[in-house]
Amino acid sequence: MRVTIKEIAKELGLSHSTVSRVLNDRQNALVSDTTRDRIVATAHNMGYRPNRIAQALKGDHSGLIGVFMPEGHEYFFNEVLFHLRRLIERDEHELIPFTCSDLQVESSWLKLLRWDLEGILVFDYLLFVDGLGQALMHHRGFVPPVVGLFNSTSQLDDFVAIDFNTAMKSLLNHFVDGGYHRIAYAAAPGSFQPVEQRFAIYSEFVQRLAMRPIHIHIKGGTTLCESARLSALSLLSNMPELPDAIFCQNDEIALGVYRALRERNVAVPGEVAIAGCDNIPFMAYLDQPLTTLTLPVQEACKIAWETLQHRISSPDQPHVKRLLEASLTIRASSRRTVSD
Amino acid sequence: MRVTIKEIAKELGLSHSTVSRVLNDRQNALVSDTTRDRIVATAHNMGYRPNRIAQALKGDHSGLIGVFMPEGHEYFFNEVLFHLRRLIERDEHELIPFTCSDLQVESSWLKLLRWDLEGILVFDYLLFVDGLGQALMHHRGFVPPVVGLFNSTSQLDDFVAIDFNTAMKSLLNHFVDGGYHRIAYAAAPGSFQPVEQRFAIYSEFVQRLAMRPIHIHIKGGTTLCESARLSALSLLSNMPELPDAIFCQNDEIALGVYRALRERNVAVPGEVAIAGCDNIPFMAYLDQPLTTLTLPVQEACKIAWETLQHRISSPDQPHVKRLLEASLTIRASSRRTVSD
DNA sequence: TTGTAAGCGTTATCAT
DNA sequence: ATGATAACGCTTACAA
Repeated sequence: MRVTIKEIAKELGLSHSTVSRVLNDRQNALVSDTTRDRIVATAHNMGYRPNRIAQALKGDHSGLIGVFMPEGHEYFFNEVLFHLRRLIERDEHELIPFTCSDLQVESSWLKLLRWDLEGILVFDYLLFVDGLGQALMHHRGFVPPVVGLFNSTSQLDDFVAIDFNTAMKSLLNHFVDGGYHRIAYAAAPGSFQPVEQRFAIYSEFVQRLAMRPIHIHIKGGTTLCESARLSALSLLSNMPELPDAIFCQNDEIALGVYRALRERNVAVPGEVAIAGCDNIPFMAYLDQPLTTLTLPVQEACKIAWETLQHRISSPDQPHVKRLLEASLTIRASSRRTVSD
Repeated sequence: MRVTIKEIAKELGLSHSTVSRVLNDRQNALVSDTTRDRIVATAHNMGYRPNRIAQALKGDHSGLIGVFMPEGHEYFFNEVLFHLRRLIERDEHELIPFTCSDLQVESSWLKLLRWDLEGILVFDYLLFVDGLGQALMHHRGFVPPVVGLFNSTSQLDDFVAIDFNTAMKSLLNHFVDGGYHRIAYAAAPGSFQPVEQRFAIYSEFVQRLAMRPIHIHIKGGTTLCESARLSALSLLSNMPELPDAIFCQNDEIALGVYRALRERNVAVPGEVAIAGCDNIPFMAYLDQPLTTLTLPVQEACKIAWETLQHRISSPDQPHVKRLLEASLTIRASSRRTVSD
């Protein structure tokens, strides 16, 4: 069925350990050039391919890195996955993604732990909302090194996350400078909490300037965009006085809100300014390109992987809790001066 | 380090095969209730988790399904991956995605073949462009069952693909009915070939109506959107007479083209109508929501997985070459009557 | 009802 | 320079 080193050995009247030695090509392999050539040739002829599973089982170094992430097709996750994969494969490891729905975080986590992973990268910003994260890490039995990604309040020992402080304040000031004073915060219901940095900054800012906080809860709908659109439409129907600027917790929400406003002929940014977060590529292509907070995704991935590698090779180093700054990307959707 | 059945066995003074029997819970497992309970309890206490790698190595049934797909973060792929994963996990298998860049298809394919996969699903529509596909399948050594996805000219024995015939003709007629007569086809350079069904239909249609074919080659740029935008901008500068309708081979291209037109104050659909393909969710949220060809993605995934399962369990069944019809989703970007 | 032993495909440590 | 053997963790006949 599958060509193994044993078959190659039998074919040549050698032992399978000799074959293994040659094929792994350790430079100190003491094999005569003739046998080496014979082995390489027959391996090629027979279509030999080393069995990754057996290699991983064998031992100390499976070469497998798990990535634990929310299921769903939001663009951001896949962008991150893309970068992580490049980095990890460059270093001769393999990335295996494991997804989990909101409802089955624990069973998905256990599924992941069944693999012989050398290390795990976790998108924990969704997982910690309900305190599940701690539980995850405290399972009995061995858990390989874990590095968190994109949760600045992570309870993991090691994480790389984003500091929105500067960018978020810049954005709010940018709104105010543009003459916007009824600034709303749009997000999924679970996000209106002090642990959510962007929300905390917003709350404090609004309070300091004696503005009234406006919370837009995004819920219902099939996709996040559609949720946002529907929530915004209902807002437009029911709210006596509209906000004149809306910060949306991510670009998908911003897109839905944008669409709702356009459907009701509300000018963007003329009547209402919009900003999103994540800077997913599509958003620059709208009629009014979207102002957004840009995350140093690539750098975050790089540091997370480096951190994980260190933790794997030397488990007792001090914890790494790294924050990278987001930056403000201003586009037309929030510029007062741009004609609509 | 890692808790194994042997340790559980030692702990209880049993043999590891008894432990295995209990933990696998074969219904015909003949074990006394007392030992069973003891084993289950200690397994839980010790934090035992079966080793997926060892299970897969053991034998006949690894439970692993590979998905071979182009790297990059285009939305469509991840939507497909999402559906496939749901289906495959529902049937107690695990999906492992393998990505490949355009330049390293072969080495990526070999990497995939090193895993003990029970079956493989291949996005082959990119791979066959340069005839590499055949080569891939003709490697020496064992290759598990393979089912192709989304390439109607696949050279694989089994595939599930999309028939654009009806939808594409409807779209072209829709353009003509709207009074558009200079219809362009925008795609990556490799796609202007007769094997590309949509292009073939376009070519024939244009010829039949004695219209002049207009080919817009999308190239350069970092992302597909940006390529499209730049290509369209250069077109706008250089072409004496613009097309009045543009079919784009996918929605990302359509978005870039849309943006370019808006930047140059070309009215959509007033002066130029646009349509895309794939119906990725974001496109319904533009100022002028995008007309597009909608693929029955979910159904295609379902049938592909069923086909693969059949092929795995009974390798000698007749080939399955299944075509599913795309449909036309008309939105504002191509409606003549909509005010701009 | 439970234990023994072989085997999956590797790699690595010993002998020879 | 090469071969025999054990080990990774598991499943599964077969033996007791």
